Amino acid sequence: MTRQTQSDNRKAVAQHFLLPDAALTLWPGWLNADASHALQTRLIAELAWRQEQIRIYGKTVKIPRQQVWMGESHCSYQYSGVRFEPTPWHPAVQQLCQQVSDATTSAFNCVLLNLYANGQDHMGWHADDEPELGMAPLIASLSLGASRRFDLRHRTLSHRLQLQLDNGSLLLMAGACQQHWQHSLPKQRRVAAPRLNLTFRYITPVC
DNA sequence: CTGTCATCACTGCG
DNA sequence: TCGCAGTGATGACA
Repeated sequence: MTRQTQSDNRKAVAQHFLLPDAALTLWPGWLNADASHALQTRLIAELAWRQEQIRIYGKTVKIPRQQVWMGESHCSYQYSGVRFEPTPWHPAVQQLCQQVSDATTSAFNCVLLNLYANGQDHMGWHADDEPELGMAPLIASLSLGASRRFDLRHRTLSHRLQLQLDNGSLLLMAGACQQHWQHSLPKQRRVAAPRLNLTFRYITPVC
């Protein structure tokens, strides 16, 4: 795996989706299959995965996936009323962050890693619209492992889009995507293998 | 301080 | 197997 190889792949297979209020770019083979699987195995083994608990409709439940929040120390992250401080960079993830930044010519300084152990794990409709991400955040989503569906819907228009996020694919969400669109990772009971997703973000350091 | 608004995942259908 | 409706306490914000 070299950066030149990644660059070649990126130019060869980029798919662009120009939507109302959003621009998506998908590189299905941004990382090759072997590198993706090796990275997934290593990160599953070496990171301190947590299944967070949140309160919803009066009940405390575990979220249906495992997470690690990682990045620069000023990047705190809030989810359903709970604030999380980032763990320091894992070397492999920090290197990946640099490669994603190079490939997209954009700065990223933190990443939410979500581990979906099988098709029962999922994430409901939401947008990455936390105020600390800014007005039109650029979010880069790298998928490792099992292919999963990724659904998008416009908040007010009746537009919907369904993507397949395969092993090694990189999805860039730009423009006002987080403001006007929601996305979800639906349950797929027939999926048996794990999927690891890394969503790189940029949080402006506060003075 | 007070009211309004968005939010999350699970259960029970059809 | 899939997707939808219905379920509320909490925090953000004006």
